[in-house]
Parts: sequence; structure tokens; C-alpha cells
Amino acid sequence: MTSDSNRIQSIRGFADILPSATPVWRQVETTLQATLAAYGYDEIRLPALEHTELFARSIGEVTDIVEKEMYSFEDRNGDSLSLRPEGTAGCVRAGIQHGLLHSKEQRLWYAGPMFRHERPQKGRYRQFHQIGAEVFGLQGPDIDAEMILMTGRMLRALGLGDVRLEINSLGSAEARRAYREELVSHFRAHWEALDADAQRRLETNPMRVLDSKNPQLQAVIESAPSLMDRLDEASRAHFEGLTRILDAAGQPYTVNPRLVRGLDYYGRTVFEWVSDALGAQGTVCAGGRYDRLVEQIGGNDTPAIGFATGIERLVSLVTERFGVPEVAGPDAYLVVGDEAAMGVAHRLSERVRDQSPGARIRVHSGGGSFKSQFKRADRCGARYAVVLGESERASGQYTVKDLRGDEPQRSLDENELIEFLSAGQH
RNA sequence: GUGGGCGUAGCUCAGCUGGUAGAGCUCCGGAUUGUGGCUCCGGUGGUCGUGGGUUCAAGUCCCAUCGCUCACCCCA
Repeated sequence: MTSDSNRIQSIRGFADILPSATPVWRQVETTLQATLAAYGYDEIRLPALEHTELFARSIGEVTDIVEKEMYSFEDRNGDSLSLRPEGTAGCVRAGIQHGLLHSKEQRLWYAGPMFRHERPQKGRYRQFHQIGAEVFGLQGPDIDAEMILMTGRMLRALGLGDVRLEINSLGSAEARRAYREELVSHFRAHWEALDADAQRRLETNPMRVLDSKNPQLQAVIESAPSLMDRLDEASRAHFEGLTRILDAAGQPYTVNPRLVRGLDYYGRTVFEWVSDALGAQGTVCAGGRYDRLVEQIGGNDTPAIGFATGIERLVSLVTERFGVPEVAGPDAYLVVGDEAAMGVAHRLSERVRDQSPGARIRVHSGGGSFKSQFKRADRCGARYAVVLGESERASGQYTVKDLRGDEPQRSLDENELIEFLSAGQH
């Protein structure tokens, strides 16, 4: 036994996804991708590594993500590169670089690992996986509403229809700036009523003060001005347009005026789907509009909206609710008597795979008694055990035993056996 | 970065006021010379996370350190 001290372990926050979990992952991923396809989105695949500058310029220099959570390092030529902490920046970069956004709309989705150097906890990892989508070139609230309805459909398709939808509008950059100043002076006037945490937030991200969970601050927060009341006219009309469509579509929501994004590029519509079953990390899907970003990183003025979901969180919810599906074993397990039988076993199984690519045949390896081979056939969940021993080779009649049901043991010649195993479900 | 909880067999865990490391499951073998599951019997598997200290004696007490985990911050 190797001692723990010289055994290499995975990096903190980088999880292995073991065979017992991959079926749920696959189910979540295929369900989400099918829904995206149903709304006419096209897949785009993007690098995990980008120039650090891209994230600094899009996410915001002073955000936590850029300041202390990125995996950044110098390339051999001295460039600063970073593992992507989110997917939007790279998608926008690719859209500009390849001319995808040139006066036409795009509905794109992507999937893959993201990296943030945070302290891991339930539902939060340093390498985590997202599926997200970005729509470019559409400025009206109709696409906002469609994206919200689509993400709602995704969650329902996973059996997670009981999450709640929260929406808000962050208004225009100008309105937000004016509001932020107003907010800062409000809280400065009540400085001594704030706790240390809120005082710190007032310096870094004033709108976050509204998020404080401290009940003693509720009075000061209640009396604070609301961004909703100070939206610019266009943003107000946009938001009202959004709620009209959601109402007409029968999609329930709550307006949460304290719903703020941690990334600088958001404006106007923001939304979140929240579950109460995940502890502190309740957001399973979040998105919003970012009309200024494309221009900000060098493209033409292009309206855009996007969302991302955390696969780990969805997998966790689905697993808690429905358990893990039993892994289906092979259709047949070939028990081999000796070396000569091994040749027969592979000749037979290859012919079955030729004829029926969906057939799942496991040929025993590693020797051992018939007893132990049968035991393994049973343990791996095989439906049938096929015995290839001396007497079978002599007679040309192979024994097939049903391991899961009451079918009587049968004797088949080679062609019959191949037909039998190729038939799939018996 | 900060705080709480936890580190004993592959897994889940027991181990009392310090006194020779245990159980269940798994795995391997046997009962059944070529037939799994159920049962019974036997076996493999541990520097008790790591390093130091106290003691005649440490899984147990003390200190440090590493790891896991939950929470804060922040976020998917």
C-alpha cells in the first residue's frame, strides 16, 4: 500500500467525475443540448485559454473574478494567459474575430469547463462546467423573454420545474452610474449603521450592500433608493416589454430589485433561476443582457444577451431528486474455458459486433474458474452468460444462461448464437 | 483570504477515564472437480492523514502541518 504522503492527488477543487456519475452528467448535457437545438441555437466550441486581457476588459478589472480568481500565467513568450473563468468573453471574441456578428443575428451555445480559483464548497468548484448560450444582434425584450422561457424549459425537462425565476433590470450604464452615486451617498449618511461587511462593499461594489443578509441593516436598505424607480426611459420600456411577454406566456416570476451581477458587462435585463435545495449556492442558471460588451472589446455596436448554467449544480439536484440510474450491464458475458475457447469467443463476439453495432458483449479476461467467471458475469450486470468450454467446442453447441430471468438454459450452434446475441433486446 | 466540522482497511464506520487495531460491505478462495445470485466457512487488505511533544505506554492527550467538507466573501 502506497502511503498517502507520496501519492499524487487531484488539485483542490478539480473533481473527478466517476463512472457512477457520468450517466447523470450525460443525461443532463443531452437534455440541455436538445432544448437548445429545439430553439434553433447552433453550437460553437471555444478554447479554454485566452489572453488575460480579454477577461480583464470584458468582466471588469475590479471584479473579484479578475482580481483574485483567475488562473493566470505567463506563456513562454511572455504573454499573460488565463484559463477562462466564464464563457461569454471568449464567445464574443470569437464572434468578432470570425465576422459572425457582422449585421446579422446569431444564436450560439457552448459547453465546457470553466476555472475560478475560489475556495470550494457545495456546488462550487475550481474547475466547473457550464452550458451557456449567447444571442447577438437582437435588441428587443422578445429575445430576453424567449431565453428565459427556454431556460425554464430546460429545467423542467430535467424534472427541476420547482425552481423560481427572479428578474431585474440594471438599466443603462448612465442610469446605473447615477444610481450608484445616489446609493453611496445614502449609505454614507448612515455609515455607522452599516456593519463592516457592508462598509467594505460600499467601497467595492455599492449595489451589493443591498444584498446584505444582516437583519439589522434591513431598515437602512429598505429606505435606500431603488434602481427600478430610476431606470432610464428606454430601459423601463424594455423591462415592461419583457414582463408583458412573460405574463402573456404564463411564466411566473418575481422582480428582485436587489438582483445584481458580479460582472461589469451586464445592463438592462438580468435573470436567475434559483433552487432552495443547494445550500448556499442556489443559483442554477443565470443570465442577462450585455449590449455594450461587443463594442467594448473591439466589435461593432451589437446588442447581446446570454445565460449560463452550472452543470455540477444541475447534476446535484437531479441526483438528489431521482437518484442515480443503474448502469446497464452488457447484453452477454462470454465465459471461456481455456485458451482455445478464447479464440472462439473473440471470433464470435467480433461477428456479433459486425452484425449489430449496438450489441454489448463482454469477453472474460484474466482466467479463473467457471465459478469465478460466472460471478463476474453476474456482478457486471450482464443479461446472459455464454459458456465456451471444451464440451461446447467439441459439440459446436454453446450454452446460454439467463442471469436475470427465468428463461431455461439453451444450447445454440455458432450461427444461432450470433443471431441470438445480435437481436439486442431479448 | 477567514471561520466551524471531520481525517482509523477499497467503501461506511466503531474503538469508553491512554494498555497488543475491530465490525459490516467489497474483493479472493472453499463448501459445489464446468454454472452467478442466497447461506455457511476461511483468507487478503492498516506505518490509525503527516511531523513533533507528553508518557513506562498514544488511534486516544497537547502542538504544528496537510487534506476533505460546510459556511463567509464571491459566484454557475
